[in-house]
Amino acid sequence: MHQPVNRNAMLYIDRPPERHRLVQKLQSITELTAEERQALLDLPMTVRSYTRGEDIVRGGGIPSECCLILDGFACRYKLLPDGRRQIMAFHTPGDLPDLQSLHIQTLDHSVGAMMPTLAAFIPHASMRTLTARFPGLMHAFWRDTLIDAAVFREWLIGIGRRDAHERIAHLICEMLLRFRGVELAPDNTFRMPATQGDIADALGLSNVHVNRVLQDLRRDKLITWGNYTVSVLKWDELQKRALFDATYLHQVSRAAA
Amino acid sequence: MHQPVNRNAMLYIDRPPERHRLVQKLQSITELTAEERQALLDLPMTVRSYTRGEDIVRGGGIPSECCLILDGFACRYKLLPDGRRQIMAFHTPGDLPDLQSLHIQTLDHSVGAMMPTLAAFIPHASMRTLTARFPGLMHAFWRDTLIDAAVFREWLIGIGRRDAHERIAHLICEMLLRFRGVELAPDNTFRMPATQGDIADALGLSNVHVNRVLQDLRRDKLITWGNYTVSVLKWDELQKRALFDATYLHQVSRAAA
DNA sequence: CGCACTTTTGATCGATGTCAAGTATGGTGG
DNA sequence: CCACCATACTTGACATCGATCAAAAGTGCG
Repeated sequence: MHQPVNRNAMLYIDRPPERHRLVQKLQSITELTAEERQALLDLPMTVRSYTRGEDIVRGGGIPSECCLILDGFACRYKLLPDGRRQIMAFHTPGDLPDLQSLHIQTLDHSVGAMMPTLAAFIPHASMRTLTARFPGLMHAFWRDTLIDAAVFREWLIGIGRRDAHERIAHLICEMLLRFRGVELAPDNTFRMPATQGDIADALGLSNVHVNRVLQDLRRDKLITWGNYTVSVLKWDELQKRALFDATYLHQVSRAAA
Repeated sequence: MHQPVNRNAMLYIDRPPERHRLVQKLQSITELTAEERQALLDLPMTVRSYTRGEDIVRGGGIPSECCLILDGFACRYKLLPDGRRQIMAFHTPGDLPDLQSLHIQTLDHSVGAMMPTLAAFIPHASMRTLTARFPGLMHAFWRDTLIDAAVFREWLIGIGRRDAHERIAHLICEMLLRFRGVELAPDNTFRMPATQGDIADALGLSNVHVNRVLQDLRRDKLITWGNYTVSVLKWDELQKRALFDATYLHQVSRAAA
């Protein structure tokens, strides 16, 4: 996350197959017409690949493109001057982590890859043309940024008023539902390519404490967590322990447990 | 904050004088044309007044109006089942705390008054007409929600990775700049109608600890805090202690200290 | 004047951080 | 295919920030 922004490894694919994830993601939070779906698939994009620790977008800059996660796993984070790191969001395929750059000049945080990740870049101009032509998509994007904010608020509650066990359980609940939204959580199992240190930086804890809490959750057979793969074994009890209420995700359809 | 939503005390004013605060607020984050300013002033709104502790908007509902703070002071908060409260934002005159309800059905948190507060309600339909007619205003509103999200992220960092002294100093820095944006902080002094318990719920601390930290800041002559009025005496040093960087507020013009 | 709320103070406790060492684990090059 | 290295995970001992509890002292308001 502290190395120079990706240099080589740049390949130009006009229509990467993972592109449909954007459609899928938007459909998980709103309704789309066939034309809108097609317009999304037709967006011009430049694709680059990143490895763990690389910055996909560097904070402080003035971006001229929006970034779309096609495959892999990314996070938004910010560093304090003395190196403390706060991860503010995890991003799964289909997410547009810096959509805000369309309307806010300087990016106030960075986006980093947490595993080998494929990211597409869409020129702001194309986004503006698209939203001008399809008001439905403009609303979809606006809605997406609003849900983004809702997730931040929920994290705020978590870090501010939940204890370590509740926080970690809550994060697992959230990730499970979000992965389900893009059909990446068959069998209540999903890839969670974050180290315990990453989780700690996301939840305002120390890596050591994250480790201990995870051991508790595993001992109680609520989850499995290993090899960057999480399985939720007892969804109801996990939700209860997390004080989890999915309203804030504002998903239009949510597969039942 | 736990009493029934305001019942009586409802007065219908077509053009309350405080209405210009909305223009002022939007101008602090974007440029407006004369027509856009006029259109904002012409918005139909119903005005109600609230006292400390009353809910202006109740979470869980499906609002059909947007709420605008005309005068006073409000906060957005959410309660955990066991009564723990997290305040997620403070709102000053000119703010639209539930603008998101335009695009997200159910409101996932509440808005409460922290002092006698005047709030105006603008029907969603009017907002939609307005934004359809003035794309510039649509962008202004979108931008506002994005800045909202940026502030949440900054709070996230604060609660997650700053210690109590940094958090409190940071909050004071933020409030000062935001009040300046609507010209409510002459002489680096502003009204902060929050009890120490409120501050604690906003920053993820206990009221006792907030008290002790405030005493430190006063002892060091960085601020004055009393009678719900805050004066910043040593802006530079306060910023330093808070590790404060105003970028995230995305204000277009920021009066110098 | 009294009540409700807030601020302040002191004493104690506990969740979580820090430090340090040891143990997997996976990738790389020889 | 193995040895090695870097990274991540695990464990234990100990430190500390901030929570909790309780009570006193202000403050404002009817």
